[in-house]
Amino acid sequence: MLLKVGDLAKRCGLTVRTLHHYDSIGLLKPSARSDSGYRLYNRADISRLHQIQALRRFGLSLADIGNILANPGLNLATIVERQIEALDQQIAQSQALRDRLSGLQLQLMRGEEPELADWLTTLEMMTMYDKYFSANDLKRLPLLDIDENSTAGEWAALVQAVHEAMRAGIEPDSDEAQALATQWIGMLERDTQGDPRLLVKLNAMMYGEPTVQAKTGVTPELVAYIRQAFIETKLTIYEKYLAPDEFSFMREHYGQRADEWPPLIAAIRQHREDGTPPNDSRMQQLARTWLELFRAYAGDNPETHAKIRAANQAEPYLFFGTFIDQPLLAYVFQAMAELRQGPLPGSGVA
Amino acid sequence: MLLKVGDLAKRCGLTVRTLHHYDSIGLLKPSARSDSGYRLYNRADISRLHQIQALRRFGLSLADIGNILANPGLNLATIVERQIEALDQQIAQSQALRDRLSGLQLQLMRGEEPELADWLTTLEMMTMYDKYFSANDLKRLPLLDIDENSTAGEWAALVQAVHEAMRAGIEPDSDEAQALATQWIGMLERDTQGDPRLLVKLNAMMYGEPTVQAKTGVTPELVAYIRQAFIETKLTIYEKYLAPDEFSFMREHYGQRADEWPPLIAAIRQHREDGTPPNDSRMQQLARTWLELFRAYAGDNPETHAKIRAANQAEPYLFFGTFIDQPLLAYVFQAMAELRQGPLPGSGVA
DNA sequence: CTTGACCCTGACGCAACGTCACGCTCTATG
DNA sequence: CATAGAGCGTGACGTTGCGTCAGGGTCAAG
Repeated sequence: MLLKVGDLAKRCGLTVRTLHHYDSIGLLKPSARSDSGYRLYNRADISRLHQIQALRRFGLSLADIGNILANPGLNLATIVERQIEALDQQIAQSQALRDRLSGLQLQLMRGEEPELADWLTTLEMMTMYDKYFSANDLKRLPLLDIDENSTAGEWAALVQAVHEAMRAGIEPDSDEAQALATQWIGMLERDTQGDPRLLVKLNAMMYGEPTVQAKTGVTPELVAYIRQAFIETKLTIYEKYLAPDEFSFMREHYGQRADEWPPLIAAIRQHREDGTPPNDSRMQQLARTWLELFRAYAGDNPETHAKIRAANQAEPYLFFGTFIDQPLLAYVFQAMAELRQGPLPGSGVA
Repeated sequence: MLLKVGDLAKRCGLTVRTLHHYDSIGLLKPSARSDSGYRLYNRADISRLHQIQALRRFGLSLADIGNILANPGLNLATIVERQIEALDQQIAQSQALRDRLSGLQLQLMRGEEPELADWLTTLEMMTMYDKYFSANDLKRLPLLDIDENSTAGEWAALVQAVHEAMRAGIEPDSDEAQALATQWIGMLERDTQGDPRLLVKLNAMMYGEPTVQAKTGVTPELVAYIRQAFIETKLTIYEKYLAPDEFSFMREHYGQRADEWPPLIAAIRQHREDGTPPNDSRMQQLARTWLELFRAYAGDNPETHAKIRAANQAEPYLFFGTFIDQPLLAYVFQAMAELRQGPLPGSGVA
């Protein structure tokens, strides 16, 4: 009972081409050929083909099947187990993708189907955010909300306003600029839920992605402008507490190392949440950095430090936008207290 | 701000080759080239690449992405919906496969890890069964159980015994052969749960798959032998109720159209379950077929019919292995009663 | 001037076949 | 017996999304 390719194909529900393929890769070679070169399959061949089909149904590759049939010493249980693992992983992946998509779909249904171009921009931003933020972070960031007249809309309007102020030549130390800066910082603290780590990531993204700068309009110049204006709001307060020479030193240096503060505060917050003890060497190092940054704008005079401490205690606004809260401050002070065992002078913050 | 491929690749977490590929298929062509032929990407290019990455994350093919970016008139909601559908289907498939595999794994763990060769045979049989039986059928068929000393083992032993009887030249009308046949039919009725449809499918498989015949040892000759022996068990009984000439006619014709009964009974059972009314034209046709098959072995004499009816009522064994139960019989009688309005004679069965 | 890091194009490889194209073989029919 | 049509054979290219050489220019630093 010898079958030709077509017959075998029909019987097994395959195509002739498939059998040709199996032949060419050596998976199933017909045990005989007719005089005219026709492939002839006998019962053993058919049986092997059935086995191949059985294994295929388990999602095995032809190569794997070849190996299995080649050395019957292999353990089927292991094979099956591996297949299941692979499948599980694949299913999980697809499921995750599906979730993302239906999340998007939800947003699509809520909105009024804006232009595809807008959507692409949004998608682009979303992937960008994905690069910088964890899934956890993203849940807490309301910046990505599609809804126009919500957070995203607020920011767009504010960015717009700042740009206009800059174009109009309004100085950063003007009241108007300071008001914008205060609003900016307030929204920033609100939308990051006061978490300095999110702030750091946001800064990194803004710094690292010119595309984001272009899309949002938040250029480095704009950031510099806001920062300068915000610094002015603080300096105005400190001026009342310091002697003229002290204040002129501070004005000179206050903003200079300003971008080093957020990463520092973020790191400290992380340690606090992780339960790192204040006398841990890493925390000690961070405390030293803190003091260094402090003295960079406060100078080395303990008397000046005392005045600054007084200001900080009298004026709660001075902590506004610093992402520093009382628990964090207390934690840092503990670390500094440990430090003080050493040769370093006291903290100037409070 | 123009980037070279390597720079862009790094910034976007892709490989240079990927960008080359996108270029070659026209998905992302750098807007400029340096004098030496280096690809130079500007902000617009980078933005487009970001969009591409965003869409890729949704599992779209590069071709699809090209289309979407080409005509912004397309509806994103539709795209997303289609993607979700495709994903759902894929997940369902993988899940089904996973279920099959873990079912197999269960069996593997229960058994004592037999030879791979045995496993391949079993797998082969399983796929074969899959071709003929629905998932629902398979749940009801215990024949596939791997466990050696269960159903499958019983059958193997019985097949073995029948083969030996045949080799030993034992006649089908001998007591020994009849005993084997009775056991055979009993197991058949048990393992198909008395469902004639399963019996029909089983017959089709045995008839259509020489491979199954080879693996199980259930050859057409063996089936014929069993059938003949089983017929003898019935004839022995009928003999007591019939005149010699009636009986010799019956002996002549009783088995001749025996294989037409199971499909008929299966069809009737299906109709009964579907709620087809007995006077439905299809049921009428089946009733006519029934009568035709009956008269094929009973002859046309109403007196003989009456004797057969008497025998059927007196000897319950005559229904053994027929896959006919009382509800089915009653249903057929209803159909025949409708028929009798016409020119045909009455049923002979009861 | 050389060296190493980048860049270019071109081409093959993978997985599992689908889909021609061209030519030979077999079988049934006129 | 000739012929038509179905079936068979062997290439060979296409698909998807790149990875991986190979062979050869370009550029900035030492």
